[in-house]
Amino acid sequence: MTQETRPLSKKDIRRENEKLILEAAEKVFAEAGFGGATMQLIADLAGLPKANLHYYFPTKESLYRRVVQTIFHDWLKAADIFDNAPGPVEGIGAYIDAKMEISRRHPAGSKVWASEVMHRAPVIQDYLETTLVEWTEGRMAIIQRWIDEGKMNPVDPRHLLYMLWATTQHYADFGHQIETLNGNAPLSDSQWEAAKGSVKTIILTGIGAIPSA
Amino acid sequence: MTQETRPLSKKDIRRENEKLILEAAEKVFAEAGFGGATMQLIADLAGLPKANLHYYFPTKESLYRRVVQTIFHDWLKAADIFDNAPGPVEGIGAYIDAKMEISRRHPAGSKVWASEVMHRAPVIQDYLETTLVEWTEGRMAIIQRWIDEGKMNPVDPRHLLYMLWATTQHYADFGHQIETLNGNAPLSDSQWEAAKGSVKTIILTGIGAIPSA
DNA sequence: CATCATCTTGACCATACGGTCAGGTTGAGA
DNA sequence: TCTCAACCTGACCGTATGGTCAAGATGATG
Repeated sequence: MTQETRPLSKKDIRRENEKLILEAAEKVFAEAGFGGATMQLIADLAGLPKANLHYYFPTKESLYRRVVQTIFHDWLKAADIFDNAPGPVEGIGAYIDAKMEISRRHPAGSKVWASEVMHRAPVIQDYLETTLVEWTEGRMAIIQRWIDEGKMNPVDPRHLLYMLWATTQHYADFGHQIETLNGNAPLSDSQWEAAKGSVKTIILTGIGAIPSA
Repeated sequence: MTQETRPLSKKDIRRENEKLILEAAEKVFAEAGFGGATMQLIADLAGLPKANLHYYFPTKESLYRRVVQTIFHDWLKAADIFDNAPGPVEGIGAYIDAKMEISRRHPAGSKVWASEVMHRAPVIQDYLETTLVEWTEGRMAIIQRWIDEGKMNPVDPRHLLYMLWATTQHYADFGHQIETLNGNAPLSDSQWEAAKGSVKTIILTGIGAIPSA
């Protein structure tokens, strides 16, 4: 009945352990914030001795940095959909879907990101000033094009983007509040669908991309 | 040339010092989170010795609790406007204005609140389950009435409220990101007006309270 | 099989932090 | 003026935390 465990190669060990650590770290950083998180807690959750964490990540900050970078990467990737969409209904609709799905599947990541930005982005400020600025300008141009083509109302693209970020991430960052208001229960499948639908309907109607009911 | 300082009464001293401490604490908790904040930092910012903080607030947690309670109170108060409004344009419009103003004037408070909720509301969970639940149901009823009266589209009142919270608080909680995207400059008066206008236009249009442009 | 780089970990260390306390100062009240 | 409660604070303490290290275990390489 014993599980025959084949010895792992060194590469596999490294990959496996880094993954364990990063997953545990994301959760703990999300729950407790950078200051409240302890290496011991992360180690326990990862099922490794604390000293082993410091073998892979020399300092708490270096571990945190890796977590945040990963999240930032996913954050940007979620918007690929935006690019080749013919108009706002498809582009923004799909973007809302994608970001809502991230909020649902990876709430911890969203929280770490929110925390990082709230604390004035001590570790990813350089990314904000370069990558995020470029990214934002690119999407603003797309939205402006849709406006020029008469596919939506002339709203300020910048504030529309902020609204998209705010509304979608809210379901992760304030998930606890939402659960409490849902009778201390997590949203069901259909409730998530309703949430997505509400956000899409109000925003797409709000920018004149679909007719008002 | 010496400034003649009249001796303060004991009551004044207490009031004055508590105020100093609470203001400093709000800032430090907002910047660093509960775990990252230190009593020494708060003391320095308040201009008092650390031991004096412990005279007024026995523990770090008790100080934090007071900060969060104050914020929760303001949070609820912002929605009085909602109540006697004849319809969504006035009610929701004024609510957006009020919450945007809070985000502008008291970003630290908003951040502390966000942090508290993100960390599963360790100190105000009871308030969420009682006061906030009641409050939310009351506003949902008002929105539903407006819907029944044909003053707006039949959107889900719950998700509309979430959207209002998300969009307005975003300007405080993610203020740093917004500043970075604004060329590392805080929003000017006119930019704040533009932000308010965008949020109101999109949401009020989105719920069919005002016609699409 | 021998050698080596990589991985593992219990024990340890220095520091920083929340909190305490004793002794002193100062406004309030009689 | 005297007494007392409220206020103040430098010095101190126990603990928890991030980080180190040296000695051992384990897979890779030839």
